Amino acid sequence: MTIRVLVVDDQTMVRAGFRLLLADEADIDVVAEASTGRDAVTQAARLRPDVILMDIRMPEMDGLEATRRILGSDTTARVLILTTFDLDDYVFEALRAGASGFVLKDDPPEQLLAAVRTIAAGEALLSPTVTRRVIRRFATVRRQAPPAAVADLTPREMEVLRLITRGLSNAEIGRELFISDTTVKTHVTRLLQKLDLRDRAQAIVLAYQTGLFDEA
Amino acid sequence: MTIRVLVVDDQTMVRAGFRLLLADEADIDVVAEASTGRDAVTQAARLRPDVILMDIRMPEMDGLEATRRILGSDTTARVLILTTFDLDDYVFEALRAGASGFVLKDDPPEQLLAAVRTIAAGEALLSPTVTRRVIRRFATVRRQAPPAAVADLTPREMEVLRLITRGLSNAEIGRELFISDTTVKTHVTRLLQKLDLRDRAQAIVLAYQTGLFDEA
DNA sequence: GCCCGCTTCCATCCCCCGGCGGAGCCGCTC
DNA sequence: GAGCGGCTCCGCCGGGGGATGGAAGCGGGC
Repeated sequence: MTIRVLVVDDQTMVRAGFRLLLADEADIDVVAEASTGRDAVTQAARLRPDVILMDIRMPEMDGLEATRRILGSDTTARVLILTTFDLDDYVFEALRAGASGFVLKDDPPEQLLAAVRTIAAGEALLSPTVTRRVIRRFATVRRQAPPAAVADLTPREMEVLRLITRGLSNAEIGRELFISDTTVKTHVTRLLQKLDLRDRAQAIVLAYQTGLFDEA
Repeated sequence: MTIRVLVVDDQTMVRAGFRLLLADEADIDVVAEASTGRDAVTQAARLRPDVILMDIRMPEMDGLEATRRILGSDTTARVLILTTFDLDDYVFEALRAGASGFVLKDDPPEQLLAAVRTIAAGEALLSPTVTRRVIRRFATVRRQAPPAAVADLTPREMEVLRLITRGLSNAEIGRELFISDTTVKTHVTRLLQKLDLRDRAQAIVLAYQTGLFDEA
């Protein structure tokens, strides 16, 4: 079982370099190259590779858009982003697009080989500097401000708050919890004054900004 | 320059194992061990290690809480979570706590060594299975459904929507944009019908679930 | 020039939301 | 048993939100 790889980069020399690097590996086979995002999409559909080494900055269609299209279609391919830049925008857009890995071109070659094998196995791998960015995103963006008052909401009030953050009206919440809408209003009123908020809209904002119901 | 390591695990055998594994490495020095989270916090303050290998499940205080306390204090230490379980809750809580890495106990030993050196260098590293979880979090939780209709909101409507997602009332939005509140209502009405939503609450939910205004 | 879309404003209407006061029930603790 | 806190329900009221219809200026495109 060899890993079938498609190399996508607009620079001929870069493609040649990758091909050389991967040529020595018995379990890896470069089946084709593409020089634009558009080309990558068609090649991916035709050859159905296991792993796609994808550059980001390319003419015609960039690597992010190509990744979205490829992964949006019927495929088992996994995309490994391979770029010179580790800018935030690229990283997070790539992950949102569904890429399985993100390696920088100046990472050591072994790193690239390991990444190809890792994502071919269905796992995922990020370059250390990229990993740091991703973690910082979790550590900062998400824990804005744990609103202490949330702690002394009763279980019922928490439940109501959760449904509010789904966009439900009081009547809908009542049907959901098998209680009357007037009761829901009671809970809402109390919950708002406990959290010192004006209306349900602010409650939704608070919940999302502090990641109250992230898990669900 | 040796990397000074603190090993934290409630099982004696596990600690001994790590000590043995790290003993062979010239650039790594295990300076102490701790068997509880509470112990870890005091040892970290006293010895000021570079890297802390932290188990999660421990008596007295778990590794996540210990991590929070250590990183919350005045320290340059970096925490590498090392556990048997890669449950979602653990992973995301650990990253939020500020851990620099997450390695599983059944990962190959080289992985652990690489992780220690990587995070000592200020970078970050996650086990491939953990990386996959994190990425999926980005790929799914964040891009639930790009609401196509958002594209044909006018600039003004986008602006109003942005302020709605801050929890502002129509009157407040009007003051913010120097227009009357009746005009705001017009924009709101149109924006809601374009997005096929009932009220501003649902608009806020949509915006956050699709990450409309992530960046700001 | 004409039309269309965006933006602004107005009046009117209805309904949901949220505040306020009051009530009964349950289960817990003292 | 008395008391308390949580959950349930009711009525009343005011205000904000959202729908509808109408109007006007302004810009760009045909």
